[in-house]
Amino acid sequence: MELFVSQFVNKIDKKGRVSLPSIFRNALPQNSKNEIILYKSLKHNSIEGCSSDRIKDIADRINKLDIFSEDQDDFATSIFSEIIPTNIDKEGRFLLPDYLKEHSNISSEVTFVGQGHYFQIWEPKAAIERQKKSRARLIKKKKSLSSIIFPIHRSNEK
Amino acid sequence: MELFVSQFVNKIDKKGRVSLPSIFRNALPQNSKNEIILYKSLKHNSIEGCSSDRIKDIADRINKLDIFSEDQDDFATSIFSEIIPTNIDKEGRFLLPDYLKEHSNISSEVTFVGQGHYFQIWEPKAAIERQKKSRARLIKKKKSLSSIIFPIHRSNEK
DNA sequence: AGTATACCCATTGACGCCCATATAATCCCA
DNA sequence: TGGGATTATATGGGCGTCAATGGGTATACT
Repeated sequence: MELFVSQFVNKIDKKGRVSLPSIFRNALPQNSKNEIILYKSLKHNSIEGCSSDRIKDIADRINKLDIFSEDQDDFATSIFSEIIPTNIDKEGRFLLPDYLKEHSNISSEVTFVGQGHYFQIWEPKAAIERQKKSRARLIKKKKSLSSIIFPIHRSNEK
Repeated sequence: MELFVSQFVNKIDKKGRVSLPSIFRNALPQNSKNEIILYKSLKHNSIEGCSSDRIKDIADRINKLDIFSEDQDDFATSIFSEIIPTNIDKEGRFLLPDYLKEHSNISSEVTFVGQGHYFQIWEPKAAIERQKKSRARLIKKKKSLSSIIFPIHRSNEK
């Protein structure tokens, strides 16, 4: 599957390295399997990551905003100036920069959280908290959810 | 159109493997017969499962939402991080992750319950309880539901 | 030189793949 | 139509491979 899904808890070693989960590595595009982009989440005390292809895609979308608008400026600043391209070594590990760890209160372990076209990196306890809230919100929203899950009944199954 | 129907009780072995019932395997689409998606039920202490095709459809719809919208973030978290892609081996078995077993109070046996386009995995006693209640509710509402129930018929229920 | 990062090798445990067996279902032919 | 033979399904277990992790050493940068 070409999406980032599911969750995994991995350890950070003495050198600051952490393994990107195997199925996340496989979700990266062929041409850039040894590089990911990291940046601070705009909404949470977590780190977000994705392939460089995705950044290009976001760049295109921002470009389509009015070039004189505040939004365009804000997005461009907060996203492009703060992203960190990071190499993945042969064992599938990468270095987590200190200032990103501080931003997310990460010390010795992290939880990788699949988000489809991107993923998040959380301090494990914070990840559980966030997960609980999000599940509760989902149950409340069930109605709008079902329009996503069961839109119109599909006929293309045999 | 292949559906998940009927129910089956199977054992979990020492390695945590359990056989997906044969007719459930046959209900999977040709191109993804060796993978299923598992996730916690939103309504019960049970696990639900489906084909990866079904998840791909849902993913497409989520990804069409505005990339910066709240909904996109909510759905991405609630769905992509909670689903577990699982491989089916040549004997038709898959691994049931520990935390899903805990969620459903499953220990050594499970009951597979066909639900049409998806299926559920229950702790056997809980499955029986649920079925009783569900049937009782149906009988109460029989009149209003009869037009929906009528066209469905199962041939080999025990 | 000293610090940081990449590369290489080793270890451990989990998982996938393969083979074996028992029970159940189906078939086939006298 | 009965009963043995064949096949399918559920289940058990061995073993090789791979993922996650730890650590040593070379290389690079300042």
